[in-house]
Amino acid sequence: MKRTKFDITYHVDTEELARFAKALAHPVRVKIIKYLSEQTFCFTGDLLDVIPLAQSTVSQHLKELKNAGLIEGEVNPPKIKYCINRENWEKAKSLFCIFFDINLDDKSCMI
Amino acid sequence: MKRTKFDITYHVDTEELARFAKALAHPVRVKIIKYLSEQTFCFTGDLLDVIPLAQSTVSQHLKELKNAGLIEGEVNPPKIKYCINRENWEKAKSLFCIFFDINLDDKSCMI
DNA sequence: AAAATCAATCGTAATTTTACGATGAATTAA
DNA sequence: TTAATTCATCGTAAAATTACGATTGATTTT
Repeated sequence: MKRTKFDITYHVDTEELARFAKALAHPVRVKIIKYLSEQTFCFTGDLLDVIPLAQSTVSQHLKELKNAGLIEGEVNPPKIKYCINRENWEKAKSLFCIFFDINLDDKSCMI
Repeated sequence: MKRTKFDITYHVDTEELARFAKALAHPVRVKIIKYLSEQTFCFTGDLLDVIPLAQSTVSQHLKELKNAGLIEGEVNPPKIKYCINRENWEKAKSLFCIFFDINLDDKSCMI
């Protein structure tokens, strides 16, 4: 961003969806989330086995996912146990569903 | 990005989802898509009435959405008519649904 | 033919992102 | 206590993003 004459305001949902999208705007971060969906949790070291980037770089990506609220880390000395933040995950899912015009309620119609 | 020792490869879906997410990683672009969903089509001028940014800036955002394949522009001299690229839209929807573990088939169960 | 309109592109500048190695803090193991 | 580990953070550099005004090219209107 740069010198904007005045601040632009968007709808909360628009801004929030963009924030979630931004968090997912890098393949490494998508991969981390996918990994977490499969493993339910993991330590940074597990990711380093799977992602050929420096530890500091992966840590940076984790930070972004954490800042976006998509994951959370629990201290499990000396490691840190990461997992998906379910509450915000549902929030993101909901926003994307509305955006893509998907009616989640239809699922309640399952036999 | 910067000096990476070697190229990293990701799954096609991972890369594609990240690309779509990146296109939606800015509130203005989310707003444009939302606008297009409601109006089915629009001209750049319509967007300028709604978005308080320079014409060149909006044009840049449109270009990004076009490059990601989410929208398409049809020349309608002297204007350009924009609309959502349905094919890629469905592709994006599908990728996000898989990512969020949403089973679209459940919709076929509607009464 | 000249003027007006529309939208893309260019050039530029500030900011943000991405990546690395090095360092540091906290905890565990020897 | 010392050494090893785990992960965050710092400092840095290259690249990408975001925004603007100005210009250009295409078309339409006068």
